[in-house]
This record gives sequence, structure tokens and C-alpha cells, in this order.
Amino acid sequence: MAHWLMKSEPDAWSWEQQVKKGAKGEAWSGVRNHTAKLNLMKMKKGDRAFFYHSNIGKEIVGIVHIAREHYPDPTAKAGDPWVVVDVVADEPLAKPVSLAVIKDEPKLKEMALLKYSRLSVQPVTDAEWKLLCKMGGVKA
DNA sequence: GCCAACGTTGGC
DNA sequence: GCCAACGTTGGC
Repeated sequence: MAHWLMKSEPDAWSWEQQVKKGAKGEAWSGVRNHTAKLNLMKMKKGDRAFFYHSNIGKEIVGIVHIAREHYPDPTAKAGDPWVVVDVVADEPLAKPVSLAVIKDEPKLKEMALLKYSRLSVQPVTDAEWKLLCKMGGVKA
């Protein structure tokens, strides 16, 4: 099972808002980058992803899972290639993992978060996932 | 098809 | 508020 990291500016869509949606979840809309779109299309139902607050907070705050695989983004123009997946909040990190802490951890030097800082939907390797869960105080 | 100009993202 | 990275657009 693959793991992911999804970024959102808390001003636009925060972890708290995601949690309020409960088991119903919410469409992850607004992705307008082809690399990010390809990652959305690779996601399988049940895959888990970190929820990262960009710009404000700059930390991984929670874990979500994919409740519905990709379908056309309802916020895009008809005929556009953009897609969404539905995500459901699972649990918050006991201890949010900040960007600064990630930068300080040599084992996480290769994370897409650091290498492709503008990519909003990105893969996380199994090793990175396990370590980040440990750092965040949750079970992998 | 190249490349300069411009817009957006996101860290600082 | 600034700036680097980088994707997109448009003139040639």
C-alpha cells in the first residue's frame, strides 16, 4: 500500500475542517499541476496520506486515507484534465512534525517535500512513513 | 522550437 | 514583504 503527503494552506482548507467532515470526507479539489494530478491518479482506496499545513504552521498535522479514487474535479472547467480524490481524516499526530524538524533529520533528506517544495501531492516512501509516524507519536 | 516575461507556490 | 523555484504563455 502506497503512502502520500498532501499539502494544504490552513487558510484555504485546514486539518480542523477536514476532521469536521468526519467519515463522509471531502474532495481534494484545486490541484492544477500535472505532476500532482498524476499522483492523485495513482492513489488507491485505502492508501494513507499525511496532511501537511503549508505556509502557516509548516508541519504534518494528521493522517487521512483515500476514501474514493480519482474522478473529475467538480471545480474545474468541463473538459479539463484535473481530478480529485475523496479523503477522510483518520487521526491527528500526537506531536506534529514540523518542516524544520524534517530538515534536521538526515534520513529525511531525500523527501519530495524538501526536493520538490512546490509539489502539493507527493509520494512518501515506506521508510519515511514509518519514521515520520514514530516522530509524530502514532502507529505506522 | 526557443526563450523572455509573467504568475504562482511556499519558505523565510 | 521578499525571493527562489518552476510552470505556463506568447512572441518570434
